[in-house]
Order: sequence, then structure tokens, then C-alpha cells
Amino acid sequence: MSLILYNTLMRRKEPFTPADPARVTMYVCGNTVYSYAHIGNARPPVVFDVLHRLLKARYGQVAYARNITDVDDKINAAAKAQKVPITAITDKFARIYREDMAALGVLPPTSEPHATGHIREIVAMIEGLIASGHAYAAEGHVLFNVPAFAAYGQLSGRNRDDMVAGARVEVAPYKKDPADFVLWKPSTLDLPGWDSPWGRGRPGWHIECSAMIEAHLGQTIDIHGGGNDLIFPHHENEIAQSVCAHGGAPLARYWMHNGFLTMDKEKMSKSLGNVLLVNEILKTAPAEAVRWALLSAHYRQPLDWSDDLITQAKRTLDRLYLALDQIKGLSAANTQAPAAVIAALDDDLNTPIAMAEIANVARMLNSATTDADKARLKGELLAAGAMLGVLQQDPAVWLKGTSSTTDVNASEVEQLIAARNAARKARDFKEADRIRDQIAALGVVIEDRADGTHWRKAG
RNA sequence: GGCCGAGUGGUAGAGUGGUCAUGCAGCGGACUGCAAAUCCGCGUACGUCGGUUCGAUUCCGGCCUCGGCCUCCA
Repeated sequence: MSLILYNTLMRRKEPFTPADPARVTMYVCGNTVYSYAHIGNARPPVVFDVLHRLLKARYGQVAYARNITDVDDKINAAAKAQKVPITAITDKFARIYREDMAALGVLPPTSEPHATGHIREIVAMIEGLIASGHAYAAEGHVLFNVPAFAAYGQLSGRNRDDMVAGARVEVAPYKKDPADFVLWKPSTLDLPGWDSPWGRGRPGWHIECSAMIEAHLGQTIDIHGGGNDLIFPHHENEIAQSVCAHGGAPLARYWMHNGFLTMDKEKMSKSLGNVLLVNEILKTAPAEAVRWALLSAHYRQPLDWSDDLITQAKRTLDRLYLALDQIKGLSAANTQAPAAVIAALDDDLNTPIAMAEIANVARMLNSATTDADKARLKGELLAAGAMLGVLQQDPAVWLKGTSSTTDVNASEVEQLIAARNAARKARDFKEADRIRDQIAALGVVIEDRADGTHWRKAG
């Protein structure tokens, strides 16, 4: 079986073959760190984390870069408003971003380049573009001259005339062509800036990714990912810059774009204000349920976020962890994830089917009668979970929940269980049921299993 | 206006030219002192109008509705 990925550039699924199987390269556009990440911002890191895991399983080491944009006008505005240096903003929110992603089970990328750490590379790339006639300096700016790149528009499927006709922004007077975009812009003294051949200034939005991809991964990478809204203009412009800077070498062989998270069917975005912050959600819901919810729809489809979605995810995970909890004493066989799960992920990361297959394994595990079968299925369940980045915690921790809202007093619960069992032994079922109601009132569900009474937090 | 994408059962959400998604919720059965959990079973789903076909939710065309990009945006 081979990995198949939908390539935005070709508008179809294609078998994935790395240029160099010994070093698969992937770049994903990360966050601009001017405030908290919202749950929509978390979709690409989580989705591409699954791809990261799949590629690692198949090829071993993967060179995976996910950038942090730490120079941007929104950051400048935030710093100005709060009267603090830029780095106070970017350091803080970069740290929170990393913490949020770690909580969601996202493995660290192999590198996390910062724009401000690559000013030299950015300037060098711009100089090259000017030298080759693809860019020009004007009034302290440097602009990429779109007509100088004939293939412009290939990724987004639009031609220059469309864009000029649809342009809703005023065309700056120093532009040679309305579609030209900024590579470098001047900074006044109150703004962050770096010395350059064109005066003190700062990079434009797109050039950082081109420069950092070259610095960390090379001229042509295997996979470039990001959200749907980056196709145009961000990725289109990255292509223009990199291809022209590299004598025509393609920037990425496979382009992947995730669909949006919506709220009431409308795109979640900071400009609309309909955002739920990852940081806030994690205070009220288990991180793993949030991750499960994010993966519950295929990555290219829209996903409508709601409380109910998390509740359903949590219940589903309860069931899976319950299956593991039943056999916690039995060590798992050292097996690979079931072929059906791998096959689902190999088909353009079909996580919903992978989840259905995981449910299948859980059902078989619950029905298994021999220890050998149980150990094998437990191993399969854990290995499948590892592919999705779930099911790796101690079932007891998940079920008794120390992480989320209502914390349960374990000793109180256990005392009540002991009292109930005493009543049951005396066949005083009325009293036993009364105590169970009391336990339920604490938000705890109990189960009388063959090996004694177990409890967990109610869903 | 240009370019994309989507409309599936109570709900989330895959998929397919002709018996199966799957989870959650619901109902029935087994099990249990009763529950819970688990297992087994159940529910006449595919926006609309045409076309192709022996047969379409699936292919083609029209229409309706919704969303995204074209401006910062994951």
C-alpha cells in the first residue's frame, strides 16, 4: 500500500513518493504570535501531526519545519497598545502556542524557525530576486514583479487579469504592476527594523517562509501544508519568490491544505471575532477529546465546532479507554497498527475511517476471550491510537479525570463504594442503591465487575 | 463578478453504480440483586429537477441553498 495525498497543485490525489526517502521534508505554516491561538489555528498542527507520525512510521526521520511568525504589523500594534517591546508579545505567545500544541498531543516539529532569526537569509533572497530581474526597489520598498513570473497563479488557479479585476485594495503608486507584492518595507524608528541595502526596514509577509524553507529544508521540499486561506495569496507568492530565486526549481512537490473550522457554519477567524481560544477550551475539556474532535472530520472538509462535538468525542474516548481499562493487567503485544487503520490514513489521511477501524478493534477486544487475543488486540488498539496521537495515557487517569473541570475526591468515592459493598453483602439493596445515588451525585459512575467495583467520572 | 468547495439517517461524519460505514444519542434482548459496562439486534439517510444505466445517494447536466478565497487570516 502506498501513501496517497491530495495535491492542491494538481487538484487530485496522487501517490506520494519523497524525492529522497532518507530525508522526507515538510513545511507547515504556523502561527503569527500576537495573541492566543484559537481552535481553528490548531487544526493544521494537529492534522499535519498525523501526517508527521505517518511519515515517520514509514520513512523514519522526517525533516519537519513549522514556523513562528514573529514580525508582523499586528504584533507591532499589540506591542504599541500594551506599551511593551515586540519580543514581550512574541515570546509570550510563542510559549503559549507551544504549550497548547503540546497539550493537544502534537509532536514537536524538527525545527521551529522564527522570521526574526532569518533576516539575513531574507535579505539575501531579495537581493537575488532583484539581480535576476524578478523584483525591484521603489520608495524604500522592494516589490516582487508578478509579470516577471509567467507561471504565477498556478496553485490558486487564477490568472492575473482576474486578480486585478477583483482587487479590492488600492494599488500603491510605486507598484509597476497592480499584482506586485511587497518583499521588504521600510520601518519608521518606532517600528522594529533591520538595516538593509534599501534602508532600515522589515520583511513582507510571504518572503519569510521562502527564506526559512530554503535555510532549513532546501530549495525543493516534499510537502508544504497550511490552511485553505493561505493558497492565495500567501502560498502563491511563496512559489513565485522561491521558484524565481532558485532558477526555476519547484518549491514543493505536494501542496496540502486543510479546510476550515466553522462556528455555526461560518469560518472561525479573529477578524470575525467568532473565536474559541485553545487555551480556554483546554480549561473545560480534556485535551485528548479536543484532538479527537479535530480529527473526527476529514482534514479537507469543513468542521463545525460545537460543545456537542467535544461531548461526543469524550464519550467515544471513554469507551475506548474503558476497553483498555478492563485489561490493564495484561501487557499489550508488540504489534503494528492494524492494516485497515494504516490503509485509511494512507488514503489522504482519512481519519474518520481510521477512527471507525479503531472502534472495530475495541469491539473485538471487548469480545475477546483468550489472553493471547486480548494482548494482541490491546497492542493493535494502542498502536492505532499512537498513529492518531491518542489513547496513550493511563486509562485510569483518563477515566478518573484529574485534568478537567470537576475534580473528584477519590477517597470519598472509595469510602462510599466500600459502604455500598457492605450493604450489598448484607443484601440490603435499598441501602446499596441509596449510596449509589449518592455517588452519582458526585458525578461518578460505578461498575461492579468480576474483580470488584470500579468507578470513573460521568461523561 | 472570477475561482474553489459543500449539501448524507436524531446528531457527528465516511463512503459507494446493485447486501455493511463508524461513533454518540435512542429502542429491544442477553448479562446484572438492580444498575453500569459489554455483547447481540433494530431504525425504509443520501438538497432538487432531468439525463445516462437493467439499476444512481454514487456518473453527467440544470436549478436551489450554504460556505471559502479574491484584503490580514490556519
